[in-house]
Amino acid sequence: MLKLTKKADYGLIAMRHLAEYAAVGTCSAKDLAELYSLPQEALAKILQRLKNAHLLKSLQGTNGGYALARDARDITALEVIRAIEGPLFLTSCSTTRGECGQSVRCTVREPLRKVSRTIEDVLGKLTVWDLTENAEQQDSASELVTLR
Amino acid sequence: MLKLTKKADYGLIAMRHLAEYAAVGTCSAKDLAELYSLPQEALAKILQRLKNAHLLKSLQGTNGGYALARDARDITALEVIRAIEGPLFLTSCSTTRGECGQSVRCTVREPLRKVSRTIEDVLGKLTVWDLTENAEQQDSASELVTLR
DNA sequence: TCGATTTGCGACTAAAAAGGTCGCAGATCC
DNA sequence: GGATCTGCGACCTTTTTAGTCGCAAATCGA
Repeated sequence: MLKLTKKADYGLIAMRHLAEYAAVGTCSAKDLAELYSLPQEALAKILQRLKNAHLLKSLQGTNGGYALARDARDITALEVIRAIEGPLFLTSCSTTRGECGQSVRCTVREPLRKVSRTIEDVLGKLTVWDLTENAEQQDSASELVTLR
Repeated sequence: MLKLTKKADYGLIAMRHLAEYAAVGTCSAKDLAELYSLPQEALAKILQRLKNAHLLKSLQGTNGGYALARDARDITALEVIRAIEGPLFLTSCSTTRGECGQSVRCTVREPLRKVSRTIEDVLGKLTVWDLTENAEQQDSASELVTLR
């Protein structure tokens, strides 16, 4: 029901943490899982997806772990969510190829596409840095968004 | 993954149809199901929820059916979706009572609430009438939305 | 008044998605 | 060499979504 999955939540929490402690160095999946009481194996898989999407870089071996691949202000929530959940559509009839497998005449898909685009705009403007404590005071996320 | 359910899709399709043919009179669940090749029983349940949410009015008996309870320009997509899917949250950890059942420290819920509110704003400004063909030419949905 | 039609509910089943676990190979550091 | 980690893939469980069935009650029309 128009919700992010827990995986996406976990991913965002992890990204936020890595952004906040970027200076410290890498952080292992185990550490992150313990810090936020998340299931370790599940989190590990998410971190790997983020790594494959080039949002994180990894270091194997003892004291290894993950770190942001780029500056936190340069990674958007949309990128994180897409890396974990795949492309997002508002209408459930939409498939990857833009077809409407659902009903022959899905009359609402087009009008809702504008809404979908707005959501992407908003998520695309929200950076991982905006999620950190530093950003919370400043209302950096309050920008005008045009619904095209 | 940030998708509307099929039920919501069905509901919006039905509402759109009823808006377009409001002058004709009521329309039965069976008619709607046949028109758009939707499962009749499933659609019937959705229409009943919309009726209980006072978005539709119903007429029993032969030639009975459903019709919009108010003007199409006065019913928003948000109302329709909420009637069918219940309240919507962006983060999956959010519950009805605003608690975070998920992890003790869900650090991203707050920042994402702004995004959630924006989505509600957009959906709250999109009316059922905007979904109809009449509205499609005019770019009535292109308004400025502020992310508070 | 009878029968066809249609809403109004609830219980139930099936399918799909999400969430989570386990095991093991390969890197790396100490 | 052993302790840590990442890196994958297979697998299972739970939850959500979708869809079906059955029957009662209301209404209309012939």
